[in-house]
Amino acid sequence: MAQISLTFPDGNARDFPAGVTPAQVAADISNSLAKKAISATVNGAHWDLAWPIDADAEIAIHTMKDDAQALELIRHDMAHVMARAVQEIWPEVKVTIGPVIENGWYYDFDRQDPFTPEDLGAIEARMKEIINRRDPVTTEVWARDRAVAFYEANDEPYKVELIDAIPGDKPLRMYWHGHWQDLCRGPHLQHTGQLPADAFKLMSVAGAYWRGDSDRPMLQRIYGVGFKNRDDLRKYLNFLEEAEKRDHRRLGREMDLFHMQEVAPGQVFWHPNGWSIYTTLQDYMRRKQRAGGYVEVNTPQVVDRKLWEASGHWDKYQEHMFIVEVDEDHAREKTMNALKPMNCPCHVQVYNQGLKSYRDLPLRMAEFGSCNRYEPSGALHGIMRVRGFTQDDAHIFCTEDQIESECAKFIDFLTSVYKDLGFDSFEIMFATRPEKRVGSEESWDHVEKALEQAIKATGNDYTLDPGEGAFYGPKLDFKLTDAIGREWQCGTFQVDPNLPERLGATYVGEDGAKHRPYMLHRACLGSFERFIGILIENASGKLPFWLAPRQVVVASIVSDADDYVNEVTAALKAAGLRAEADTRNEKINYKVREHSVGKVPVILAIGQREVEERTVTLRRLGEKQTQVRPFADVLDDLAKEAVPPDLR
RNA sequence: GCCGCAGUAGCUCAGUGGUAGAGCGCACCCUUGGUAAGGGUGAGGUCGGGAGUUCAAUCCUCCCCUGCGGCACCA
Repeated sequence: MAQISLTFPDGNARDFPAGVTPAQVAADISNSLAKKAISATVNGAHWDLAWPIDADAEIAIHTMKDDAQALELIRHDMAHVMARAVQEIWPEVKVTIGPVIENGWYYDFDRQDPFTPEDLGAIEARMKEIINRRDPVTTEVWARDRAVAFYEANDEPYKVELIDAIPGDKPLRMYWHGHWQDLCRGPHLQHTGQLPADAFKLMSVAGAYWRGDSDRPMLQRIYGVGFKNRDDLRKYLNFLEEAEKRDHRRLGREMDLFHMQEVAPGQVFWHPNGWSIYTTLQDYMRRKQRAGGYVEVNTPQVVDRKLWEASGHWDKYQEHMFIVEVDEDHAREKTMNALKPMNCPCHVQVYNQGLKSYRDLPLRMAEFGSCNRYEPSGALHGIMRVRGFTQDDAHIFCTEDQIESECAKFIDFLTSVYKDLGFDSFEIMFATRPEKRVGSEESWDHVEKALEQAIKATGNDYTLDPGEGAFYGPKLDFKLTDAIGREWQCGTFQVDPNLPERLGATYVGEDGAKHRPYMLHRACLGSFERFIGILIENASGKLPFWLAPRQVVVASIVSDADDYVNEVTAALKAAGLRAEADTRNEKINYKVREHSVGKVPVILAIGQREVEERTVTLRRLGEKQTQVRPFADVLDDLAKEAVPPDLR
């Protein structure tokens, strides 16, 4: 029999007969490893212990200690166990697919009636039973015809469709535990008993389209989370609780920031506290942009459909636009308009006024542009996904040669903004030419290269996102990570030669001839509404001092201190701080609690002693300790602390 | 938009085929209290909207609206 050579992670190599399985290799090394082994990596591929190896290879045997592989196998097999449990309880249910996702898995079923929360309990109980049966897992490679015949006989149409979609040269793996089987590429654990019966939980039921296509049937999806042990599961459930506590909708109410109501779905009613955050952030961005060489403009909300037709948006996005028809008797002209869903066509109109010279480029035109989009009802989510929002939008008109330096400049700009706002790192996604696109290959080559060079010039890494660019040009998306590890795509940078073309933007070059500028769409925050939601959740409501809507509350302990409280408050306000006096007839305990819940960063408590000594007792949010200090000093410190980061 | 769930006082929620209740909040009174809820009294509800069944609907049925969890979407 032919021998093959297997190289282990420590560099040692040994010979085995061709067709040896990782299980046999493990057994050859030690009994205990054979027992503990769960899978292997063979030449970089995650490999089932039972799959034969036919040629020289690098091999690593995994145990439950290898998190990545262990979790992959656990979640994967959990999905199968769940599907088996469902079919054991309801044999008529049809199975479809069930992939591993972050923290767990889901499985989509075709079933007449949706699953209820009570059903989840029954399924969980059955899953535990199945795990305890310790059924061995086996995989078999079947011929395509046999598999199709099998699934047709079992009335599993979705599986037949899946097989049809698998390329002809790929082996079809049939996966069995006990009498239950599923089509699956593997790898798998050796038996279901290797699954931790106390470290998973079925979380929710939801509808999901078959193959993610809204024209196809709606299936019933069950989500589960699974870990190696009970502790990890508990940690994850705690994380979810923590995320819920940070929910901006809840904090928005508790901190009295904004509300939303039925008369304006998807739009924000900003309260004084929330609007304070908004304007503080906007003032900051305005200063940054001025310093960054942008000019600021403002353009109309209601714009004739002719412009949207010219820009191409009418064709593509009409469904998502708020249409405003002026068709009343009193109107002189009957027109059809749309609320602007974006600012770029209007910016081109500003650009097009007067003749532009190459000397005017790059022209960086910014607008805090209020936009309205008729988002599908199901997409709305607090202030994160709304129908009326304001972008920190800008368009840079430039020549092809300027793209690279403008891109690098923007990345630096964005880095500085994110840092000021408390996000130290972000990820760059580089989306390149999609299949359906306009423009010449040479132009794509050049522009993509310019973006890549620009990223490198700023010393950042990027993740390639092939084929995900806009039809008119490549783009960069910037994702920041929040305090509990969630990612948010906020910034964007898109190269667009198309819109200037459609809307007839030109500049006069050195040669005296007219040329077409490029347009770079860019944003840092995305929308103020969404970004403020992110800020709130990132900080758990405890916003940095300069952004906090109420920075200081001055609270009296006894009513004899009221005059001094008012005096202190007035002095704080005069120094530009957002301060409030609280002289209500309540105990200091009560006031401290209320303003702590309201996330006020600093409480100055004033009783008889402070009045006499011209001091204040300072208490910072989240700290139990207080400090008694002369008010003049405190005023000085707080005024410094309130300076926005760009002015320090 | 699709699937499921929900909508009762400002907020969080209980409740019943015979037109409603708690806690917090709010108002007033007592209390002047030293760092996360002092006490008392009181006001406050077209039970999301519309239609139907019924002697009678907040409750049952249907339609709509809005929200929530997903899916799809996100220029």
